[in-house]
Amino acid sequence: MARNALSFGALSSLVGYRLRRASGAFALDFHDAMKGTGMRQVLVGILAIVEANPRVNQGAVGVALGIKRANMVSLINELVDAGLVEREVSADDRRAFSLTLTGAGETMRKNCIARIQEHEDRMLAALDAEERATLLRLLGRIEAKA
Amino acid sequence: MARNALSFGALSSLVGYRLRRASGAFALDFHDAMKGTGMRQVLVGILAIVEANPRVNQGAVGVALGIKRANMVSLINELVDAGLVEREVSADDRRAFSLTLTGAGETMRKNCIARIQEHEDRMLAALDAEERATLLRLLGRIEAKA
DNA sequence: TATTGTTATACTCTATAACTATA
DNA sequence: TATAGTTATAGAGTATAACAATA
Repeated sequence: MARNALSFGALSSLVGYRLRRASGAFALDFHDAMKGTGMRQVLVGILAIVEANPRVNQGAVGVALGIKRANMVSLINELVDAGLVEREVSADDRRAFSLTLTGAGETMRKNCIARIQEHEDRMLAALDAEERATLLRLLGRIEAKA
Repeated sequence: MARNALSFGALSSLVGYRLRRASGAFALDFHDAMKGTGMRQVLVGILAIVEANPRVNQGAVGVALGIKRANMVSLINELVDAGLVEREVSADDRRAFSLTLTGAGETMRKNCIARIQEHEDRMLAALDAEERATLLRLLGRIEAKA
């Protein structure tokens, strides 16, 4: 009956398992942090990429974030319908769309990033600045592998 | 057109984002590593917990792994149907089930853990032993928060 | 021919609410 | 009345295949 804490067996020494749990915990708190904005992790990711790369192609954003082309469509539709992103036919390639943040999009992005900073501080409260930097660096090296 | 690598903007310094990507990369390679076994991350997690806690209650496994009761049902059904887990009415509480690995379940668990060790070595190739330990420790402290 | 975006679709994971049988 | 497990269902997230317009 779970009166005592259970042993995690082989799981406790697996980085992949801890990664999964930590990522899940972050996702949950992220969801709370976005309450009222209508934004989700993926959408904020897109806003961040578009802000940092004005006139970026829709497909390129998907590649950068690991989102399949087919799934980008409705995501971009959401952002355009919300007035956060402007979608124009690309000058060089009439098949493609170039994306840029609107004023409202940039306001939303800044608002979300501020909320996310608080969220990260909350989640990483047990880690000092050096440990956070180490974690970021180690995670970055994993991602580079994939 | 993504000719050049894009800037990740505010994303690059967010632990949550890196966590999400790293966790996704692990999940993908994990999936490959399990090819042919019929196992998934959650199922191996359950096998590990049940092995480490014989006669453990179904609900307790869910709590430990962060799986909702409603979602445990079909997962345990899968494992019972595959002959990997034995489900008995608990002696102390006839509402509850106690779970134990079968011989086949223990064989499967060992097989999976061996594959997972290779998978972790693959994913963490860029990190030495000390860095892996650091990563595990830092991730553990995040999880404790949630 | 190949590529960009699109549509349709399907499968997994996760979440909630209402039910049953025991306690 | 509370709890363990169950059922049904709904929402994200992610995957593939086939299509139109353009390169």
